Parts: sequence; C-alpha cells; structure tokens
Amino acid sequence: MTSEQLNEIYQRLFERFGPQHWWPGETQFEIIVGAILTQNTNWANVEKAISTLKAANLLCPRRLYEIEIEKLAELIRPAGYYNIKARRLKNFLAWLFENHDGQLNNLNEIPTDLLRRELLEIKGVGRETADSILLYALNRPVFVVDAYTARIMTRHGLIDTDADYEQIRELFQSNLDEETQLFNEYHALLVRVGKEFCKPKPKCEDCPLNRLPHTVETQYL
DNA sequence: GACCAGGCACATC
DNA sequence: GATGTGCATGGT
Repeated sequence: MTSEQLNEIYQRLFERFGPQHWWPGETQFEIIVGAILTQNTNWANVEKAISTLKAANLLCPRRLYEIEIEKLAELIRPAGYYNIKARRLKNFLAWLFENHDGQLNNLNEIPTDLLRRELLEIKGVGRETADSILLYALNRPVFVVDAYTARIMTRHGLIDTDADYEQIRELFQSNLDEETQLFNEYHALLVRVGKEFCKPKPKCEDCPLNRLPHTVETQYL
C-alpha cells in the first residue's frame, strides 16, 4: 500500500462524489455530541436526537452538564443505546468542566497527542469517537478510521483483514500530507462510497474504486 | 421479521 | 491479546 495508491483512491472518490461538507453539524459542541450519539448508529436516528436537544435549547456544554441524566436519556432516545449514551455525554462534560473549565476554547492550547490521550481516558470515548472529535470539532490533523474504512480497505485487499484501528490510522496518516482538510474530506468520502457500495452484502459493480486493484469477484469474500 | 447502522466497555478465557 | 456480549432505536 503506497502513498500513490492512497492518493489515487482519494482522487477517484472526489471526482465521483465531490466535496461532502463534513461534519454535518453547526457548532463544535454539536459535532461532539453527534460523534458520541452516532456510535454504531444510523445518522438519521442521531439527527432526531440532535433536533430534540436543539429544540430544547440544550446544545450547549453548561446546560447539558446541568440537566439530569434521566432527562437527557429520554431526550436522546431515538439515537438508540440512550441510557449508555447519556452517561457517555455526561462523562465527556464532567471531563470538560472538571479539567478545562467547561470551555472548548481551552482545548486549543493542548497538543494533539496529549489531547487524544485525555479524550481516550473518558469512559465511552473510544478511538473513533476521540478522533472524530479531534478532526471534525477541533480541526486537528487526525485520520478517522471507521467500519467503512476498514471494510473498504480489506475488501479491496489493500490491508490485512486483521489490521487493527491504529494500524489503519497509521497507514493513512503516514502516507498522506498531514492536512486537516484532506483527512476531513477523505474520511467523509469513504463513508459516502461505503454507504452505497461497501455494504455487508455489497453491490460493487459500479463502485468508483472497482479494480483498484481488486476485481468484482474478490469483493464477495 | 431479519438485518443493518459513522462503537465501546466489560467479562472471560 | 483475542473473542463474545449487552446496549436500543428506526429504516429497508
């Protein structure tokens, strides 16, 4: 897997789909909330929960920090796993208020690698959630790996089927220019093509990544 | 009705 | 370290 191949994949995706305008959220905090709510969950369901929070004027750190967890759980119900996700949102806010004065702006001074370690210590914030927050909410050049990324790359025979999260992230980060905008668009494009073509039971014939270098036959492994 | 969706923590071996 | 399981809603 070379830097040229990774850049070619990006070019093909961008030419086919164009800019994806990620993350679909208006504020830093909305992006963070979305990153937690979308864990193993369809984005359409997350949008319902976000709309409810927005309508209740709760999409701000202070008010979400102060609301009772039971009320929060009920409000985010459409996003699924609502009890556990309410706890995870509370865990993030506890960290923000107890360590950084409740101000997202205070995170700007922290080096990316240190901030990533801090985020990963929050119960309910794993690698993908932490990296999504870093890239899309905090504009740090961190490549986000998700289920689509891994599935696309393995199905094309471009990485080992047993490659773990950090190995896949390393592959992208070390072979691409370390630019926030490139990582942003690249991940969004992988999700875009993954939703349409790289499903568990795929219909890959018209995928723009077809024969790069895989063949249609190898996709059905 | 089965399957899937932009994960994660925890138990167990 | 690898593998299995609970968490839950809504769309196809």
